[in-house]
Amino acid sequence: MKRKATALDVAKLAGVSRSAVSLVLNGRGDGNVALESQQRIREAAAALNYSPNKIALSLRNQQSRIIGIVSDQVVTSPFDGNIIAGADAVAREHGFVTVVMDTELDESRDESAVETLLDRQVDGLMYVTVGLRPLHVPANMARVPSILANCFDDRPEAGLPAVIPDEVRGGREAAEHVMSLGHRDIAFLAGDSLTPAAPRRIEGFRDAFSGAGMPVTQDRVIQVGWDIDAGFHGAMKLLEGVEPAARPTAILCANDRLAIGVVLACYRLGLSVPQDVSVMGYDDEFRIAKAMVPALSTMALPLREMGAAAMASLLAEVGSAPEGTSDDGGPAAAAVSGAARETLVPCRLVVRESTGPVPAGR
Amino acid sequence: MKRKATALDVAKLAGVSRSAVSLVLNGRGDGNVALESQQRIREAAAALNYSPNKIALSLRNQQSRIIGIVSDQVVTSPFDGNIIAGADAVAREHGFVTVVMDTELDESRDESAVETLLDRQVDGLMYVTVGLRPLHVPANMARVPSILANCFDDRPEAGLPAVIPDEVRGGREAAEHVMSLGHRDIAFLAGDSLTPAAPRRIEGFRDAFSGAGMPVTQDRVIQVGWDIDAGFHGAMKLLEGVEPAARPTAILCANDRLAIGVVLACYRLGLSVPQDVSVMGYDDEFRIAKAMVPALSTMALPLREMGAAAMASLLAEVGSAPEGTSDDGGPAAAAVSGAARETLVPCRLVVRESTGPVPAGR
DNA sequence: TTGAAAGCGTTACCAT
DNA sequence: ATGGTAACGCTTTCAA
Repeated sequence: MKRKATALDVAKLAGVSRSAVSLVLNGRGDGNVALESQQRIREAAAALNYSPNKIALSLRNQQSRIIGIVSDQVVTSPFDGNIIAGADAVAREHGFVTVVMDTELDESRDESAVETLLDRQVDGLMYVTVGLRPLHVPANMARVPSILANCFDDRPEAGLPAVIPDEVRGGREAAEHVMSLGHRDIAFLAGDSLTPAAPRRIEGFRDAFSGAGMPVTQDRVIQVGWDIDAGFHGAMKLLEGVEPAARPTAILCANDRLAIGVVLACYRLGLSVPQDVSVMGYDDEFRIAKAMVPALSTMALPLREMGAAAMASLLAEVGSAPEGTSDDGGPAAAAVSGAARETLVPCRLVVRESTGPVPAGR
Repeated sequence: MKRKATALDVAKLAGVSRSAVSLVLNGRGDGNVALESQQRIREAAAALNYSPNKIALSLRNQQSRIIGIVSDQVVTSPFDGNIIAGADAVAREHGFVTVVMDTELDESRDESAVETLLDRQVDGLMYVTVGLRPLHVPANMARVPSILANCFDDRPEAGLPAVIPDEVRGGREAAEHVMSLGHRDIAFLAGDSLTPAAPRRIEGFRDAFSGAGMPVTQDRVIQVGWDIDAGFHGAMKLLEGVEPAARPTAILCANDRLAIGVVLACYRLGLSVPQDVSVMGYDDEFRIAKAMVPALSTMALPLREMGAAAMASLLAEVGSAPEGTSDDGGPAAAAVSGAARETLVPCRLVVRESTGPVPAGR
């Protein structure tokens, strides 16, 4: 296979001009080019395995049908990759391709990543983060239609639309789930406040209590961090050496890794899950939550949906939906708050085996 | 900020011709352009915030200083993202940028992903996979310098260079680590044979036994899968209801998730780790191995190094190292087997708290 | 030392 | 209906 055929090659082979080739191959042949020529052109193109040079196209048309995705660390960290998967799927449906650049959490690379993408004439830009977080959007992002997924810019002037999970609702529904199983003494192991996710989930947790007309047990909410060991030690503090009647009967965790630590602690103390204490995760992490022993009840983050909703909305702004299906504006359940242009996507309760009825007598 | 400045804008502002601008800005000004003009050109460029249009450059030069990375699922899965991080770091050092496309494990998208990248004039291509695996390289990859990271093509005709971890050595050194702690009855929970990683690690495990002049205890090697529950049930089979003297004193796992399951089982059975049984993982998974309770001894996969070595080697083939540091051929420890052009990168033993001396009397 | 012109591969306009 | 030509932004060669 040698150098690729150009439109000129096709034109020569078909015995016509370059313009004719262009017209025909772009569907604007009828009424402009003789039917017989059209036929010859198509044959020639097929014979030469011709496809237009995308670089030349971009230069000419000032657009590329490429959406650039810049991520803080979703490529290189284990988390949230499905946002990109969801975004990519929608882009492909509409005849766009996505191209990803990861800054590995180095904000000084933000601008240059965006610049590189812009240099390549991307038609739109999406910024994706691991974990919900506030962000200072790179200034040059404003040069093309752009959107934020799993992050938001709280400076009023930088009003980029954002698609984020409904964390407070997630926290509330998690609490409501164990409440519906009869639990009243519920603890919440809540990550830290470095990400807004934890405070929002705590807020939902509190909402559930007020909603149930129950007092919010202040000291049952502890912020310990996000990893297995944090969950372990947090649970130990809650359970070790305390008499059964004073133990929380359910422990909600701000992610699945904490839940692993909690289960570890329970087993170490000879406690059964969920017979003695119910444990709930958050995130529904791939091959973690489902594979745990016992399989973790959890609040699934709507990663794919977020990516898909963000891309659908971005593409609508980019305009031109020539190749894809009609876009009717994303998931029906999503709510948009007018001013800030934030789309909240609901989390999904997943009930497995780590939560059960409250122990008798509690 | 309106439309970007072009070379013509700079030329006009400096009162010279486009060619002069090009010459000066590409360092070929001396001896061709009057010093005074050079100065004016540089000032004009700075004033207009000029940078050459990359698309036009690519079209003109038939190259882009972009390396395309196609991944089977490293973006969208939680694993092995550091291969890309390592590759990207090296590329950036040399003035290249990387652009990633993930096929989400859909092999029918391989060709078109490569095609898209090729259309964009990438100067080189890297195929990266999650977990060591054989692969049928997309045919069109051969059109530019290419390399495989964490995968290999075993068809003799498709001789692309590959950078992979030295799994058999990893398996051997893992076994040797616990042997050095006095363990003799060692079990190996070994994933499955869907990936060549497990068989190779098993081979290394066996090598360690022959090396120590010990009989290979056949029934101590069990292939159970890769997830927490598999580790849990595997360990249960090994430990539950068997008298202490008949228990393996160390359990090696083919990944860290299995090790979590094993520890879970130990705790459930009232066994301590590492006092009663030593447990070892594999992979050194980010925020898993280190965060476990106890922190997992493990065999770290050299992900970053693999990505870096692969990129260094690819860039050497692409040629032209104008902007970066000199490349001296990757990690010193890597071994290249001439014919197949496979580079084996050694894993790294990480000793933490889950392995300890063999219990007294065993 | 400088500038004009060709060419990279397209598409779109405008005479023919 | 057709094909020539300009334009996208750049680099490079060649003549002045």
